[in-house]
Amino acid sequence: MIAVEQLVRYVRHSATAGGLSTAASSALGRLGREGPQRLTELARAENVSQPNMTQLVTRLERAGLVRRTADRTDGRGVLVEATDTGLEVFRQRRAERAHALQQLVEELSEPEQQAVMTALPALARAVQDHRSRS
Amino acid sequence: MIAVEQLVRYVRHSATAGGLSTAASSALGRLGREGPQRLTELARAENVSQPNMTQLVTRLERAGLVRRTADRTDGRGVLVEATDTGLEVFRQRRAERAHALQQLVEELSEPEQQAVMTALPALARAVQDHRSRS
DNA sequence: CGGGATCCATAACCCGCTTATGCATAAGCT
DNA sequence: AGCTTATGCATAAGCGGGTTATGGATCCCG
Repeated sequence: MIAVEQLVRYVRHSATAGGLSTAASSALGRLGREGPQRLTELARAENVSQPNMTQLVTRLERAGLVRRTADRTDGRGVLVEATDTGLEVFRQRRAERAHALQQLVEELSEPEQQAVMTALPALARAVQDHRSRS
Repeated sequence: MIAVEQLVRYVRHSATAGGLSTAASSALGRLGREGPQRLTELARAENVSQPNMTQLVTRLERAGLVRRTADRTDGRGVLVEATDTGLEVFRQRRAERAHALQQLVEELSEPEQQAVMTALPALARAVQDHRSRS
């Protein structure tokens, strides 16, 4: 199980390198897939606290990847929206990440590769289920 | 590949919960397996900067999990050693972590479980190789 | 209209990580 | 011995990710 620790740190590290952290990338990806969202909604979806999301959005905004707009229907609300640059950067980052992971996987034997292809999505699904239940 | 992001964040989160971060747990584990080590050596082994390791050790020391001792053979050196408490906490943490992962895995189908058992160690090995080559 | 609920921002804090410095000891060369 | 260089560690400053506690707006509803 020590293996997991190393894996996590490796992925995190290689993710940070590209200029977009895992948290930022994840949030940006969601905005890309699902369109503009309320800040609180985003925080809940990404499973982080609201203040944390406020900070993350502030950083992303400073970097020009995201935009805050007022919610016409609710004076309190803030809609967060990915900019074109943001989406572009996200796509690029995702490609880089996929490439890094592919390089890693290529060093494995054929059956091991097969196992990874099965295991990762399965684990991701389990995480998803686990979270929605708690 | 978005799956990986979620997985990483999930593991990191559940790891932090137990009071021992991944970095701390990893370092403590190494000290347990390999005995007292030089601070710089530890930093290299854990693949982080020396100042980072200094800080990490300071925190672990404050928590009573680790001890700094002078290196008799080198006046500059500092040996870092896990305390009994440290080892105990580490073992406990590892058990908890294993349990959490097991719970996750139990929700998968039999072949998926098999795939995870193959994939994780393989990936960890690939990370190891990758790192030692660069 | 008034009071509770909701949305967001701010403040203050910890951990993980970095680079840039500085200080002390070690080692090597003359 | 003495001077220089290399090594080992600590400190400082700064960023990102994360938290709880708090406060100000706005909404909604009785």
